[in-house]
Amino acid sequence: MVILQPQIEYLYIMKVKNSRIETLKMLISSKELGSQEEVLQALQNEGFSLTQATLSRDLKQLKVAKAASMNGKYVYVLPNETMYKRVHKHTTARDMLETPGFISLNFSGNMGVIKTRPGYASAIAYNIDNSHIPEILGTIAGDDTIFIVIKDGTHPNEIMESLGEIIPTILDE
Amino acid sequence: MVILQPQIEYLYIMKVKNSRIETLKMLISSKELGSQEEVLQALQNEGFSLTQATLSRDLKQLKVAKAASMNGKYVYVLPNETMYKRVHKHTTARDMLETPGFISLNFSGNMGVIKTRPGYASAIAYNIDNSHIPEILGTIAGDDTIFIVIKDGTHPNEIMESLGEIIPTILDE
DNA sequence: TAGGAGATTACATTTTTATGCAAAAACATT
DNA sequence: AATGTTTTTGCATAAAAATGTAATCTCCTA
Repeated sequence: MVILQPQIEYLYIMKVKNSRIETLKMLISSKELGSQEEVLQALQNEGFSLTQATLSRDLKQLKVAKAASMNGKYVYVLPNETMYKRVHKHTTARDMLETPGFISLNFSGNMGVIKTRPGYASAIAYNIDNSHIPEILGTIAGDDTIFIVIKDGTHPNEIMESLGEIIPTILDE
Repeated sequence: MVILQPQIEYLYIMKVKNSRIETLKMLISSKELGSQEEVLQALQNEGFSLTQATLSRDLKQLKVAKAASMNGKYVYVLPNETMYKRVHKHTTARDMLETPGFISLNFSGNMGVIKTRPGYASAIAYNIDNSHIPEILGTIAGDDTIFIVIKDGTHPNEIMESLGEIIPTILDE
């Protein structure tokens, strides 16, 4: 009687793909590959047989990025720091869309500094002024920057909370 | 007789490119743009007029990368900050070798005040903003005066040195 | 102010990358 | 085994991105 071992075939195939992905990561992190054509070549040199289409999908799955390098060429890079930092930023960035123009808020001493997209400063400062937050003595807006003077002895957190009602995205950070 | 003012036109042109690059960074970090076509559209919505070819070169210069995102799309992402700052500082410092109009810089508490010749304040503040000195939270310029808010615990000397790359005349004194 | 060097850009085009679709393969279930 | 489901892939092609070239513009210098 013949006993079939489908799992083994499954593992084999999976291993082909897994190992291709692993090799791909290895190649990308160790060489400077500037196009999918080059990556494909490198993979084929390692004994894999695939087309550019499949490679493109592999790269998408791995979230590999293509970026310009210093020597004027392009290189594929693993989603190490680059990627994850971006991903993180994007969550905030996506939310940021809800409050157009707002970029950042920082405190130093008795002052707060809001950075905005160009041209948005006065609109946002206007909203802050009209909110009549008692801890805020006043604001001045340039084109993309707002200075806020806060009361002596006020903790930034209090201001943050109050401002959160005007600029919801502040609280996400 | 018509009097030409080439310098002003030059500054204008420069500003167009600089401001386009700045806007580009802003757009990329605040929105999820998945193709140059989309980025182009966003830039054009901001009032810039350019083609995909120019955008491609801008992106290359900025070392912006295109990476796959979690939702199965592609997004453009800025390079990591350290790398970016290095590149940026070099260009800025070189571009701004001569910064006319600067008069004085003084510190008080967490604030710095730059006096300039009439009309120069916003140009210098613009350069300061674009240098992305981390200790500077923000600036606001009037006509001949710039207010600078610096991070808590920062020594004026650190700021002086950083600013020296943007406004060399500071160090002469 | 004429001429040249260096930047910047658009146009046209090539090169590169992504994907719709169908086929094949791998499993799962009965 | 037979049949259905899910993955994976290649092919062909659409979509997107990069670039050679020439034109234009700014700035510099004699």
